[in-house]
Amino acid sequence: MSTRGSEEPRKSVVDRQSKKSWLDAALKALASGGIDRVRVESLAKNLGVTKGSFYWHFKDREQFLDELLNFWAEQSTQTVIANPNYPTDSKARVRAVADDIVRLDLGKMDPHIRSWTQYDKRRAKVVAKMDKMRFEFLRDLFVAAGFSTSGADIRAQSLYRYALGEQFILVKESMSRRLQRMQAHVDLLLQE
Amino acid sequence: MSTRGSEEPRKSVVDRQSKKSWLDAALKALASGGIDRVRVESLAKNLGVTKGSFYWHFKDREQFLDELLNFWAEQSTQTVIANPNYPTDSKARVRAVADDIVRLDLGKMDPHIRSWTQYDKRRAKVVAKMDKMRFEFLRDLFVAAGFSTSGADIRAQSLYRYALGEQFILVKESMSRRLQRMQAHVDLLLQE
DNA sequence: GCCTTTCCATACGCATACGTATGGAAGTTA
DNA sequence: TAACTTCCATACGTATGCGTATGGAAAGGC
Repeated sequence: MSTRGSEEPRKSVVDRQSKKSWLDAALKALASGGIDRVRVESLAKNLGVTKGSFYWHFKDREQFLDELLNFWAEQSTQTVIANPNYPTDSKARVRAVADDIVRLDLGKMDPHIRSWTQYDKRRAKVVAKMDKMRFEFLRDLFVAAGFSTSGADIRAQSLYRYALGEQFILVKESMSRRLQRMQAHVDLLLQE
Repeated sequence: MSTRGSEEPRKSVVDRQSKKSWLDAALKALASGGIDRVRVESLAKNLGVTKGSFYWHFKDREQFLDELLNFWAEQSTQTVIANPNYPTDSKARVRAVADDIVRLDLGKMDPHIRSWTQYDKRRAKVVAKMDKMRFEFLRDLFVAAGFSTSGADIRAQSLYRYALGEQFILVKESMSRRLQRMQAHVDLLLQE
């Protein structure tokens, strides 16, 4: 057995880079066709290396997929929430966030993730945690916009489901139409 | 080559039954873990037969998956739309349909379907057609409820996305809570 | 009673993919 | 420079899964 040590902090920069490159490639493969396209030898081919590298960095495919899920969760969290300079006006903030959700194609691989993890209880927990974080972020926006706890709750749930559904609908539409529709939906949510 | 004849109408009832049994098994497999669980030999094992049966009924896996997608589309269409005895009051109809969407777990395998077909243009068209049909069904409900064309449009889009998102959120919740939340959402949509 | 059609089993070849064993290159440390 | 660590290539065994070739059972037509 090699001393992989996926737990203790690694010192080699090359190692961290290489591990991340595997995960990056896996995310791309996942986005391009679901979890069954995330194959060790296929990724190796894309990266221009062999399986030897993979099995040095990771124990096996299962553990790799675990790391992949966490990797996705981290990236998603950062992109969604850690976004700066939104408007200060609370209602304008809601609109700006809604706009970003559509424009940045956030969660464009959510269907793949969810199709994959739906019947895997352990992994579903990771996604559920993501759902919770995203929702709470949206809910706080509506609270800041002056809605009651329950009012903000339902509006955030509605917006989040809208955002999710937006990614899954396969009817082709222009970005401007999608943005326009999202804003119309936010109009509905913001009226009181 | 055998005279399969998947085009001309078959006379044998056994054949139709057997074909349907393969598709039924495939739908179950699809729901239980995505398209990559729909495997010829795996399905054969579940059905208690061998691949010999499969390759008599179907040309190959690709054609089978095409039939599977159409099979899913037909079933979904019937369950969603061909539902009788809804209330006559137009707003009550909206509520009843929204209730059914949550309660019947319609589209519980939508994530699998969409993860599968997202980057397959030909198959995506089938799903897009489904989206269109479902949407128009909902839109007509809002039109009947007295909303303008554009008002009904945005509300139907909102409700459909909500319904889609509802299936994909992995946060565990009771059915009563989900129903309650859906009704709250419909409240938002129906006010004007 | 034969012949054809329908339907499926068996057996095979082949490709893909996982995981392991082993060697070796390049750098690091002593 | 010798030993050691890091990282990856090569080669192998095994499992799974697709598709085909072929045989055969069961049932109905003639």
